Amino acid sequence: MKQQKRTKKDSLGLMSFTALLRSANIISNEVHKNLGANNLTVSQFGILEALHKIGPMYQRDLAAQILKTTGNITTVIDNLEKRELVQRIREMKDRRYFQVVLTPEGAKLIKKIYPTHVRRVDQVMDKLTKGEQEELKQLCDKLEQKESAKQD
Amino acid sequence: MKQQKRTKKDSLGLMSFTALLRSANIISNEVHKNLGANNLTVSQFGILEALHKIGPMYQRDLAAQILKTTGNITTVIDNLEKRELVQRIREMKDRRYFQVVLTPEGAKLIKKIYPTHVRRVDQVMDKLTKGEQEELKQLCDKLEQKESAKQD
DNA sequence: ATCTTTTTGTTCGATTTCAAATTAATAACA
DNA sequence: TGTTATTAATTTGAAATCGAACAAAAAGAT
Repeated sequence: MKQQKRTKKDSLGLMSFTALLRSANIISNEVHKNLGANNLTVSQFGILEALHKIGPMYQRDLAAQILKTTGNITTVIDNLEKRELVQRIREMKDRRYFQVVLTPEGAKLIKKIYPTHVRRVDQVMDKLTKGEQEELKQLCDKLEQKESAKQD
Repeated sequence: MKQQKRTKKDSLGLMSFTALLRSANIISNEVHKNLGANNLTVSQFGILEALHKIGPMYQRDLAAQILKTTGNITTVIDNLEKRELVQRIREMKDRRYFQVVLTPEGAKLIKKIYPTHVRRVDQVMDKLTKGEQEELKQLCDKLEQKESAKQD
């Protein structure tokens, strides 16, 4: 009963698109699967990472950083604040903004787990050679350009 | 007040990892952003796409296909079944399995929207040349191998 | 100054999602 | 046969997530 479909071959675009999404999904799961040990979600970790590497940020910028909606950032920050890993500080100049900063505990946590995270990432990416990693990065960066920015 | 951090430079692994996840996220949003017009979620679309291209499948295999848990598949199929786009058919040989099949309406819907989807994907991926798309696919495929398959 | 628009963050309702526990069916095997 | 283990799907409870509507603050226009 296995009906042989007239397999219209997938376009190269579709195949590369699918491969991109699949690998990103798989790699992300591999890297993040042990975040639960510290009771962190991927988004929460992303926030801590951004604050760790960039410093205090507005919620708006955090949303752009981890590619989520501002509505989502609100709840993620809420939960991090409940655990006292970050703190909101109202901006005086423009009172619409909150600066989000790491608390000492938050800083301590991310400092503790970040090196392991980086090691895991390197380990996973080492399935590719350095040259291939460089190539992959170039291609992904190029894919990010706005649609209108295409020239041919 | 922008405090200059002693920027320990990111490893190539981390940079390529970040680029991969970012671009996958952005590209996925670009491609899927108009699914709402047909009241479909990304997962629902993924199910319809798989059934369209591969034919009837067990829930277990659908989960593997769209990289979600079987628990999640249950609710996604529930919702598709409510709209009568798919149907569960109990497998006779082994009654633990359900075959999920497209209903005529489901088949009609996916046939209608799939060409547009493919066109969008090709359009988005055309930010890369054919050669680059091929290269990207190769690299992503290579990344998917199980960790144990590494030799060093 | 007052009205309008834009921007930031919050809230709300609905859905997705997961992990863990559970149920049902089958397989393995003594 | 009966017991145990495995597997497929469901349920449950919690959290993430989105889009849309909303409030507060600031900026701009006249």
